[in-house]
Amino acid sequence: MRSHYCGLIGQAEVGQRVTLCGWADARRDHGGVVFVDLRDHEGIVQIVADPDNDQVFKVASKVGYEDCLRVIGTVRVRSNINEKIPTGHYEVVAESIELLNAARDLPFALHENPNEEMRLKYRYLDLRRPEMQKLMRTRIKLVQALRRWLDARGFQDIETPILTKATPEGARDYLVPSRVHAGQFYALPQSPQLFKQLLMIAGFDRYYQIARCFRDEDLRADRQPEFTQLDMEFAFVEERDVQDTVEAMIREVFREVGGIELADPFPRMTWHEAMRCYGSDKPDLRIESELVDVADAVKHIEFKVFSDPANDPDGRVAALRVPGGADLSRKQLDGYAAHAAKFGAKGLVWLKYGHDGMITSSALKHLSGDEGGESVASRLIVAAQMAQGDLIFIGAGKWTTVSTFMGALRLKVAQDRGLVSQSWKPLWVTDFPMFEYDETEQRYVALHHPFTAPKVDDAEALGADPAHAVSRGYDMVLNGAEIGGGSIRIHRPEMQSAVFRLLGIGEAEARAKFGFLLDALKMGAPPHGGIAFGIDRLAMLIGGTEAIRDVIAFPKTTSAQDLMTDAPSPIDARQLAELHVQVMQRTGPGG
RNA sequence: GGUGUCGUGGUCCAGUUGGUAGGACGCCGGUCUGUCUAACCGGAAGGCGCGGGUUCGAGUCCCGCCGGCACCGCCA
Repeated sequence: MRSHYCGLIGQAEVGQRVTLCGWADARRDHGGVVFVDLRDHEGIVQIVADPDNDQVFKVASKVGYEDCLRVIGTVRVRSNINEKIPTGHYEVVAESIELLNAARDLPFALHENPNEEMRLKYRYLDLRRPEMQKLMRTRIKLVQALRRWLDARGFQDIETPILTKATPEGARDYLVPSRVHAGQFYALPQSPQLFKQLLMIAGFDRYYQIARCFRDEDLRADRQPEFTQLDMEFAFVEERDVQDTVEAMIREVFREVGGIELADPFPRMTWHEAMRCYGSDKPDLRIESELVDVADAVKHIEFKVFSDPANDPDGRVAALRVPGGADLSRKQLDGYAAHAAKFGAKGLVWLKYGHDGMITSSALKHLSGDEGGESVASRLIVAAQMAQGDLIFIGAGKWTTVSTFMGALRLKVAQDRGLVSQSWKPLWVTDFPMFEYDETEQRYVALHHPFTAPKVDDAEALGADPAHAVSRGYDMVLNGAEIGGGSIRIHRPEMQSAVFRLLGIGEAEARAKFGFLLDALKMGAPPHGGIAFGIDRLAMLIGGTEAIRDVIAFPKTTSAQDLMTDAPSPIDARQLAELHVQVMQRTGPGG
């Protein structure tokens, strides 16, 4: 049906008769001569219809945007070159133009920049756009490169069930009712976590899978209800075995797919260090600034907002320096306070060190008091290493809260003031806390997941001080995004039971939900560990886009709907009955 | 669950202190042998997401709902 691709016409084809298929990207009709830009997935080439050929000329004059065409013609060098396209030196003189299928009543033209709603509803048109073709191809290349790397090293690609068992911990499950077992449900996997551990126990040694995962939680710019992980697991390994291997993989794949050079080796930092310096467990190291502890400067002042946390072992008083920030307006400062508030700040103090040496602050009267001949404000200026013209934000309160909102502020300020460098900054974050206390549930929850091994080997020691237990988990972070996370797993049944107990999962529940794992751990389970990478996020980073939707062919909206197919949708009564499912009446307006 | 923001011809947007809708692109018709999302001339096309309310009068103000997007909660 065709001999060449439009976008690949070049010197080699000059003088040749070619047959091209594609879509009409544009028509330029001069009355006497007609140009049609024919586009396929490789690019665009110009078709010329001369009036000498009556048949061709007639068809060409009527070509519309996005008509699907087959063109036969001869390639020649153009008299006036178009530098904007790779094929700009050549054109195809048509001897036949066949309208394979007309395009009518398009909801939008491809170059029109329609809004997201339109793009999602007519995704097949949106995907025709070269930008989308390019992003999707980046993703394809990424997956190919990863597979090639893994296959060459003996990793074994094994599929795991999509219809599986609901888990009590973690995200909300997507459920699938069982027809055969009335009232019972499968769950779609949040990740193949337990299966890959069982594969290690089964002796497969090194496993990987490009696995679809499902989590029924609210969406974000970088989160979809179904997403793809490169899931990996290794037997007989410790942290560095896993980390060094996948670090080399990521470095090579980024070079190959994106032409991106990543540091060798990646810098490493503990979770605590990351929180202290950057207020985040996934610090963006493209931004130079760090949080500075200034508790020492305010320990003895009367201003309790500062002095109380400064003297509390679980408290923190931290400053963020904004170079040249003295020019920030009152309105901008209020904006930053509001931003910090979203992340839990009860208030945000600012202090300006003017170009003229004048100190102004939102809490000046509390900070101007002398102590040993030196004002608190000047001590803050020294502590935060301020220069004239700088500003600092100061946050005070609980250590984790302060770190978090000051970290959020650091990102926001850097983005607003153009302080995010054009660079690639990977790192490992290690030594995560094992547990986190959930106030609403009044119990500990696993920070990573319940199968992550603690650093201590002894279950009793773990139980003695769970709040300070450190895990053998690790995250790979790139430019402020968590691209991969994993851990060394628990491989001894006593430890696994102890962790379940600490999480408030009783003996009976552990048996019912994870009995198969506990049994397997008793049958010679090898030490093992692994990691999973977010394929979508990797594709976003390499592709240079902010929205996960841009790297998924058919994504869902923030309310988890598919605007093209209109899923989810009601199910008829017969189908429901077969599944033993009854739909509850919606309450409230519109119900 | 919450906050913010947007919703106006097919598409993207503008619509001042409330006075009865406007532009660009596209579309339709016409002119034109070298353009680059050709150019030029002419034309058609919406009652402003939906439902209430205030008002003599509502894209413009108020209330509720729906939808897109971003964020908080949530995402082991």
